[in-house]
Amino acid sequence: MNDEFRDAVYQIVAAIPAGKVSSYGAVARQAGFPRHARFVGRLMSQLPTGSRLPWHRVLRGDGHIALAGTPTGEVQIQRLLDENVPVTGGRVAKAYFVTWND
DNA sequence: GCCCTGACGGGTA
DNA sequence: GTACCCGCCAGGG
Repeated sequence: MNDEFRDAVYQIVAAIPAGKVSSYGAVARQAGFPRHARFVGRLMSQLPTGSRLPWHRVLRGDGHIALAGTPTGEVQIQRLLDENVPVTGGRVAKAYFVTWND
């Protein structure tokens, strides 16, 4: 895959404001590569632990935490709660999703 | 090039 | 709400 896509995804994710969340599919779409949600997930999984990217603001399309049940997922939830994003039952309300101005 | 895998997503029962 | 199923596309063995 192009480095362009990777770079685009990083920018989109970095553009998600604190207190808001988005989905892998939405990020891929915004990056100009629809149906590459899985690839976005792959990029996240390959991100170094100390990355400055707010990857924790990226969830599944239905608002469910992708890695719920795993250590990384717990960290993600904790970070979201820290940003005043309610995580109930391992999921976030659709109302907290960023509203992209297409 | 084939086959399996996956931090996905939408549809159906 | 839960459980399945199927389409999607790139990576890695």
